[in-house]
Amino acid sequence: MGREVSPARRPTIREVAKAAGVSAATVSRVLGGSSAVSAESTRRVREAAGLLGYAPHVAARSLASGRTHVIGVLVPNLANPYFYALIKRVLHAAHKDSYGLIVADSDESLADERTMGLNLLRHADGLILCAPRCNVSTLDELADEGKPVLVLNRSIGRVPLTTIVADNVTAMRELTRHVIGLGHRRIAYLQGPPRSWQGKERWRAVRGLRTPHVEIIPVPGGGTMDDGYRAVPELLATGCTAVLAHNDLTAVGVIAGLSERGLDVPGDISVTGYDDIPFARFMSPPLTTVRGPNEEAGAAAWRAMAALLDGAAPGTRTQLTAAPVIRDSTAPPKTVGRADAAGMAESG
Amino acid sequence: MGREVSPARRPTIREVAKAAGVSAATVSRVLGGSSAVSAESTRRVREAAGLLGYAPHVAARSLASGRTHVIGVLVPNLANPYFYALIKRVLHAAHKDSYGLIVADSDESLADERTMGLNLLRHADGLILCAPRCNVSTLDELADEGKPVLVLNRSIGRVPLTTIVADNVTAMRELTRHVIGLGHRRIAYLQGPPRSWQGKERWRAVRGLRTPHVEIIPVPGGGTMDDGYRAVPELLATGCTAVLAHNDLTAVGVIAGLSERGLDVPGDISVTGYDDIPFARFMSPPLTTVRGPNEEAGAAAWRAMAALLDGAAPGTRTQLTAAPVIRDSTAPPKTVGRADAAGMAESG
DNA sequence: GTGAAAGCGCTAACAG
DNA sequence: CTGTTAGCGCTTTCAC
Repeated sequence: MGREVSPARRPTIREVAKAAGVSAATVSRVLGGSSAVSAESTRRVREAAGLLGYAPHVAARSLASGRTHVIGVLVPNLANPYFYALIKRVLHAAHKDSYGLIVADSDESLADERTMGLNLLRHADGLILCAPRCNVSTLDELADEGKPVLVLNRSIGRVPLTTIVADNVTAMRELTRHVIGLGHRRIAYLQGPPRSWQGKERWRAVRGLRTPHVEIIPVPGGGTMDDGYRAVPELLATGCTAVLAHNDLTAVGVIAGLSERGLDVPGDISVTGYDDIPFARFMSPPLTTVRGPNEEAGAAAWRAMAALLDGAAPGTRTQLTAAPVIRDSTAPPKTVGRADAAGMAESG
Repeated sequence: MGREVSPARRPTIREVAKAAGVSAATVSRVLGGSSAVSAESTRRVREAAGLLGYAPHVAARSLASGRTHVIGVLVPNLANPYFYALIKRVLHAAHKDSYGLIVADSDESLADERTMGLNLLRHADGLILCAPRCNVSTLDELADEGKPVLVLNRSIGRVPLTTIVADNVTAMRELTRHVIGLGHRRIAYLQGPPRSWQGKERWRAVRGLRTPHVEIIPVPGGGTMDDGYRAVPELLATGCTAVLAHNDLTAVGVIAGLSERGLDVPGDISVTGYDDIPFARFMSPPLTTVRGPNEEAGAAAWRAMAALLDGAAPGTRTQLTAAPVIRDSTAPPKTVGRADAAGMAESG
């Protein structure tokens, strides 16, 4: 009803050409936006294409042109809202430039990261790697495919790879100082996934922060809520009054485990996260965490990819800044005088 | 180091053929797994391909074969962990059958749903629509493209579309009965996104549950945490002692808003969600919700898609069941005697 | 069981 | 500014 009869076969560029009274090449030029075509031809091609409901065959187009107009994005774990937040902007930016994005989830597997990366590269004109866990050799194996590769959220030493990273060391330090400023003297640090570069960075930041009379105890963790939840006994065993979790997800797990044991956050123990996932501000207590420049990073990533696609030299490094967001999951420890703690909290 | 020099150009099937001493057609047959090829030829082709690091050119392959070996998946909102959970299984199943999945997020926009669906269909051999918001005419416009289209989590009346849905009406009723059983007599129902079919279904389930002395008041809501948070004043205005939120995300928002006002959940007000996102069991209080058969639905979806791809007739309808998960966000209302409430809660 | 040949639908020189 | 001519790399009849 009112709907056109669907053609058994989709119209080809040649049919459009015939209908418009021009050659296939001209149709291609009009639709591809390339070189100059007379206004009249353009109009007729547009009209004919519209009438026939023509849409270019993507496979044919990429076979002929050598470009797919698609970019691959690989993330370690889409279940983490953080990664979604990170790529959301890229998605929109790419769409605006009429590029498609295909996103894949390596599920924290090193092997899959390689395989999926390689595979994405076969479908796409370029690849954006979010916080890749793989080692450098895999990274340049990917780069050696001859297509633009861009790394988000991890900086690479020697390889001339384009990278975009937030300065997490500074942010993590500020967060730690906030906790120390509240008066905590015995702090547990719940580590991230074993292979996470971000995890190493954050731990480096915390560890480097030598402060008299403050002890920071590392505890093996992971990247998921479950990892945080399971780490609670060990965390408690440290006798800490605050725990710095690798990210928001693990912080959530920690808080859940603590609550289950009747411990109050931040009354009994303070907990911090990292990432500021949407959930962080809605949980109870709202989570003290670090907000990264996700939007800017996404925008920068697309800009860099567009440049690379345009033939720009790789190796650009963009550095952005992140900052703590203090909410209600952190407070002075029970044993410390309020006045003192409050005073220290305000400083810095 | 130890890494092979990357070839400027990727090897073609003809080069593999030459190296193996066979024709391109034979290579194609071996790699495509089709028809019978002698063991010897097979071995030599495999070897040559391995040596040259050959990988088929996907665009050329789909141009020639007419198939892309890719399936499109469209979800209304990837920021909702529920959708990720729903498609995760599909992702794995597809991968196992060496199909690629490209997932797109329509961001709750009807227009984008159409455009993106159409676009996915141009890149893929089939399309899986998760809880599409679009109207039926768009749905069959998509189906009319001549490729398999499958709808997850929404059942369609007249169109002979393959669908897979969970019986949410029953689950929602059970959840509501649980709340009523606890003794609540004035219950607010926080509605879902305007165009959500699931939302309509759930509300239908609740509304149809006529119970003497129980009043259920609908309040406009949405699908995000923010939507839930913003609805709190209106929810409170109803004077309810329990709120049934459209989904977990909105429930989280409601609980956050309630806490901010010093109200305790479930002490002052009980709150339920829907979906059982991973977060639900880790929040405080752990959320009473409904767990859908996500895994089964995902598996069924892939099975159905594989059948469709194989030429099976569309129109299959698969129905699965969902069930409430009672946690700690629901309790008897303050004004009701505990014994009575407990008694009712156990019944049904 | 295997090869030769003919395109799939499009883009990109190259002439005009 | 526009048409003609070649393929892009692969699959797929069709003979042998």
